[in-house]
Amino acid sequence: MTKSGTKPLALAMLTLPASSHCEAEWYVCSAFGLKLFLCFQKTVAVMVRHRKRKTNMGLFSENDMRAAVDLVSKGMSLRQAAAAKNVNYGTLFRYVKKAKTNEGSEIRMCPKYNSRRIFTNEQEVALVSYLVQCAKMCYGLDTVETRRLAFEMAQHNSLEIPPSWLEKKMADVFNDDDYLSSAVTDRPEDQNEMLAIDNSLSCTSGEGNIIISETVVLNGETENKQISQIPTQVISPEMFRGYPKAESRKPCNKRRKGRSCIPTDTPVKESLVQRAQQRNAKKKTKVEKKASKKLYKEELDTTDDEDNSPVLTSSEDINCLEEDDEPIAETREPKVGDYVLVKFSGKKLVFYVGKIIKQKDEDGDFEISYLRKSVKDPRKFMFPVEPDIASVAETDITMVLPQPLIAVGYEVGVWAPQLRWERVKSKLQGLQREILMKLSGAYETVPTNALCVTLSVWPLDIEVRKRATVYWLGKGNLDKVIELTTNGVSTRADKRDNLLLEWQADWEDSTTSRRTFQLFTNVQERPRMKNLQPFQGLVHYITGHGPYRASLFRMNLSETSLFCCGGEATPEHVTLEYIFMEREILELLMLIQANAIYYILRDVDRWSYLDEIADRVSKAEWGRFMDDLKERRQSQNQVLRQNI
DNA sequence: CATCTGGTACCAACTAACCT
DNA sequence: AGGTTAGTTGGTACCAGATG
Repeated sequence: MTKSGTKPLALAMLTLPASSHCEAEWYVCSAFGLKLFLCFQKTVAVMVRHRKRKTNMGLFSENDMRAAVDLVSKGMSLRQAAAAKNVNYGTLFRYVKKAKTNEGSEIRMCPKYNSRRIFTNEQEVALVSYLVQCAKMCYGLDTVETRRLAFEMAQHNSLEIPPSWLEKKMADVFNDDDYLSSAVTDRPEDQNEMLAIDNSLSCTSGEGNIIISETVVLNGETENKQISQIPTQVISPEMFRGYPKAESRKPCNKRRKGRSCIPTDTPVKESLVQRAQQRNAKKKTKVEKKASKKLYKEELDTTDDEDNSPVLTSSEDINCLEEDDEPIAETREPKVGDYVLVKFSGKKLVFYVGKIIKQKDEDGDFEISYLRKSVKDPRKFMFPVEPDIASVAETDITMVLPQPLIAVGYEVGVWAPQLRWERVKSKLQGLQREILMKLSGAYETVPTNALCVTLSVWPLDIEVRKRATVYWLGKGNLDKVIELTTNGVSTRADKRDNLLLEWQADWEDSTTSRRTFQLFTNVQERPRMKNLQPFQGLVHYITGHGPYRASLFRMNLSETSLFCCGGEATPEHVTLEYIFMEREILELLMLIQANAIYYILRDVDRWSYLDEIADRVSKAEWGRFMDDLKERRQSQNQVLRQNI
């Protein structure tokens, strides 16, 4: 089917070019494998587009040819007879020969191009009518569809068709450009008129029966075959195919009926009122939720990243609350105290984390206190300051989450002051150390403070004190704050700096992990170096505690501290010597040293170290050079004296 | 002998179907 | 889309015979 408004290309199935050279007009009609020469008395000005005959072939009248043959049979010469009847004498010769061969029988004396005609005139008219109608309905058929239609028409009318039609399931007749480009305007509009013309063109016999008299000559035998085209019932395309129709409309959106009706019946009215109430209740819940979210956001903006809300670190990997894929549901019945994932299927499927605070009621609804995802740390979920409580149907609970690990709760406010005692502090540090060791793959000999700095993790005792400080600041109890911090903190902004200073002081006072101290002198720097997330090897390198002989030797784990080349097997030495060639070492050394010096020169504290070293080296080297020079001169003088 | 006429063969053109 | 095939027609070359 073509788009509406396009013109079908193959509508003109009959092309009737006029010839005007004789009284009895002959027209050639070509359609569906048909080449018809039709004779009638009246000129019908039906022109085909772009069609220009090259010869007058086949345009002679049967009467003329028959008369000419008669003349020849009576003794006139071929050329004379041909000239007399205005036919080609070569053609005349063939018909004379044919007449002599089939003497006594009636033979055809006109071209027979319709030997393989498929459709009768009525069938063609029906076909054209259908095509024109389709075009008028703005569903004009394209060439391929027209060919399919012709095939279907032949099938439904049980017509004999070429095998190629059967193979391709379509007619194979639209190969002529002129034929295709002929338009509907080239045909008589009135189908009855056209049929009348067609019938008048045909050799008619009897009343309405179309007789095509044909003599077929096969292997010298003469066979007279009279094809009688009895006007049987034509199965037209609209009968087996129907006219094209627009697709049925898609069902419109689920708009509820009766929205604009005026209900007079009480039950209907009541049901509408009830529905409106439900709608309003839903709306209200939504608005409340939005307001709660807004409130929470405002609070987050005004507070530091550590507020006094309890923080839950989910052990599940739920980084994003908005999930397109529904998580796998757990079948366990949720109970009070469980953390659950609640599904909200609005325009977009959204999941919330909540804690069940009340067992389900008779409607099967749980009361849930929702948690919020931390803006600063997406791995954490918090209870908002104003509890976000709502009842949720059991079906909306997607899964029961495992109990979260409570890292630091608000209870720390009570016992945090005890962290001043070294014993309590070391217990906490020991706990943290185990975790950090497993995370980083560091050696057992690594001090905890080195690990904390290397991995940029606050020491747990300071972390706890920090949270407790936030808690008591929130409560406005400054005595507790002073008790928790060394220098005393009055605002939340001070808290972080103050505790960082404490960490820095501890770090400087510590006698262990001096190698790491050289690399990260200022602990305040380390949290800013977010891109530095070392693997195990670099942790070994930074801490100096690794599979290096120098390190192992100190722990009595190796017999020697020397590397295979004789030097001390320090991390620097081993790292550069181990796998690299000499050239690569030089390049790497240059790169590393250049980088290091670049930063040292810009460091207000450390440039003096380099200055001192460089000065000392320069002086020493100058002295050595002068000594060498003196020696060389002395030896030269000796040689000269010996020669003299 | 040149020219005309008749008959025939051959080729090009035409057409639609068929084939690739 | 373009080539091939089969059937047909138109034109012409060629040959043979007739004729002036």
